[in-house]
Amino acid sequence: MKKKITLKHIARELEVSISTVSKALKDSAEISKDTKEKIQAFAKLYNYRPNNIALSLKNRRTKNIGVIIPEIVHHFFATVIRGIEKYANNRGYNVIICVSNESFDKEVINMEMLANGSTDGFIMALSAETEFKEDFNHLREVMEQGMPLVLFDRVTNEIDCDKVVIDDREGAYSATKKLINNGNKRIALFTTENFFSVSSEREEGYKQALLDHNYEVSENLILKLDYIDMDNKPIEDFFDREKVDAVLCVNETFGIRAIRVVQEMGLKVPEDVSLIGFTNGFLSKYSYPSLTTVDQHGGDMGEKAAQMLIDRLESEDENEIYETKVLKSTLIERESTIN
Amino acid sequence: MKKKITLKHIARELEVSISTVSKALKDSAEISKDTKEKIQAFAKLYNYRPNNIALSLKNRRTKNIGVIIPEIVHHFFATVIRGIEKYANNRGYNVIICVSNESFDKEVINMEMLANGSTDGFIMALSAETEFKEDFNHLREVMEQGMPLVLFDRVTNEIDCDKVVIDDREGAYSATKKLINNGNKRIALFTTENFFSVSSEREEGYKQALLDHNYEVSENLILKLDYIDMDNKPIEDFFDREKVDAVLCVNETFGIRAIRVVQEMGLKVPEDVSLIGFTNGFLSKYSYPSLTTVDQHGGDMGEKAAQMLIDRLESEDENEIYETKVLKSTLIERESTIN
DNA sequence: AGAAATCACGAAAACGGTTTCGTGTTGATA
DNA sequence: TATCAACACGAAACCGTTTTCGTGATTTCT
Repeated sequence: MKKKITLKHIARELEVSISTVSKALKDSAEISKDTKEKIQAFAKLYNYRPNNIALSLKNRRTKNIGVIIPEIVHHFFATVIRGIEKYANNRGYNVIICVSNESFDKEVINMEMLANGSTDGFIMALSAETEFKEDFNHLREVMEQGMPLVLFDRVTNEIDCDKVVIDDREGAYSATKKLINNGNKRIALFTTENFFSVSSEREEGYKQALLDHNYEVSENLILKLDYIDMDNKPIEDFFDREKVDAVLCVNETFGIRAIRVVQEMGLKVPEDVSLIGFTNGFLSKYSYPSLTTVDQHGGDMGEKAAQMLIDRLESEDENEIYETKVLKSTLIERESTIN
Repeated sequence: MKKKITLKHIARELEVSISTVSKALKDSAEISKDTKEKIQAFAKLYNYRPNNIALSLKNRRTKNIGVIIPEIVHHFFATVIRGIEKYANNRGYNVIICVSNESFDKEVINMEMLANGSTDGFIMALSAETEFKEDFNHLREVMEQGMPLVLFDRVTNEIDCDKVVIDDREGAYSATKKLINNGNKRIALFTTENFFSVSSEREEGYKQALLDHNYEVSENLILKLDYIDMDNKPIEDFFDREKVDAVLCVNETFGIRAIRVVQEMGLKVPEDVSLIGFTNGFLSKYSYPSLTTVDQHGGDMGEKAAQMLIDRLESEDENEIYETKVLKSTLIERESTIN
């Protein structure tokens, strides 16, 4: 087994000091041309690479960024990670990912774990439980320790830090408006419990669009679905109970499930019922009919979050002014709405 | 800004030596009860946590495991990661994820980056380009440095290391057999280029099943699709050219796209054409009709890979005997095949 | 009382780098 | 020829831990 070579090995072998080796490899002017060439050649031959851990300890920066997301088997979060990865790698950072699995405790544990030296900063979306409990002390702690934090998508006003979100309200507003313009009369909303910041924003947008177009806002048309339970019964009951000709869904799966229920009731999409979802994932794209959806631009969001974090990490002065970047969502029109 | 507290701080504050603090916090018998209590109380008060980087340097182990996957916006790989995460976290390891984006160069760069101290070992699935080029020197290098490597799904015989795969051949065999038993006569295969280890395995299984049941194997019934290009034209052309009553697809998207094309041709699934895919993802589950599919058990695969890696990391003796764990795939019957 | 054992703690090395500062040797200058 | 830069390199501190070993003080034993 070929152990990794260190400065010490090179120094011993070439009978110079460790400092000389270190300087030679950095092409320091302090070292003579001959010595430098000798050392560099040797290092190259043995494929010397500095040990990241030692560098981290010395420099007090890891060049790692910690990402904590609620779930990874999820199109939107996966695209965000891809965006983060892409941007961070370009700027020489590694990405350490932890999954909170929507659990407050796991979020806290992961955060503490990473905060003890493993990363220079955090990018995260809050877990469902954290949004529900509204307990953000772990976020405050890392910020007090001087570790920058960027929240995305699932954010909170309680914490003053950089944030990246899409215009959830506006996205829901335009989607609803689209349905209205298409002539739909009774437009329902399928959403989750309100403790999700994004859901309540989207609900606001939906309601506002209705109001602005003199539609009545009825709580009867708002169906709150469990975000875990996959049973379609509540959806079927809803369609039995309420006669609607359009539904805005706050995510992709609700949209797909709604399509399915509508079809099973013998109704046609979009002729009888139009549907719009959120998250432009594979499901929306490949479903039959394909689902009109509000694209959240996860990749851009990830890139932007990474940029904000790294900029802050690398800026000299501590800027106490935090920014919230709002990305514009895009309505992707497909077959579940009338063109 | 509250900087992280170190042993040195505690030592200075309590006017003892760093060694005493360290020992006290480990409840060493060397230190008197009084001193220990004092130090422990102080550490608790200031929420002392040892610096992971320093520990890594000292112990020469990071408790990180590096995962390199070709793509993260991908149901199967995401489930594998979830499995790895779950298992690794339980055993006190962090997971560092890098995405090769199907590129050989990025795979190499990521690997070198992580190998210089960031991780104790690797779990990876080969990028498409790596499988195509058949250049595995980067894998050999990390192994020579004593870093354990576990390959999953996209593996190679060229490298002697632990592996986790599903019985791709067997999975394709049973799926094909299922179609045969259902009475289908002309069974096509939609696959990718052969350099993907999994695709060629699945092709073998498909052919073997046909042969074993006295079906003719015809290359005309095997359609090789590009794994990037999303254009359905080749599929349409195929159905125009060949009359088939069943298709086995080596992944989920091929399956979904095939359903779509079949439907657009005015044919019925599964009455006119039966379809089976691979990867039990959301698409299969939510498509209409839902897709019968071979479940690859990504989560189990991830857990198993993590277990193999960590076991090796923590075992005393260097065991030179490597294991290939073959997980059993499961056929999930849905609406795209006749029950 | 003197020797031995025990106790409680500190000094120092080590992990693998970077960096500041000191120093011996050389060559140029007055 | 004496003085002084410039040069080329090494020693040592430092990042935050752990751990071995040494040591002064107290206790125990003879």
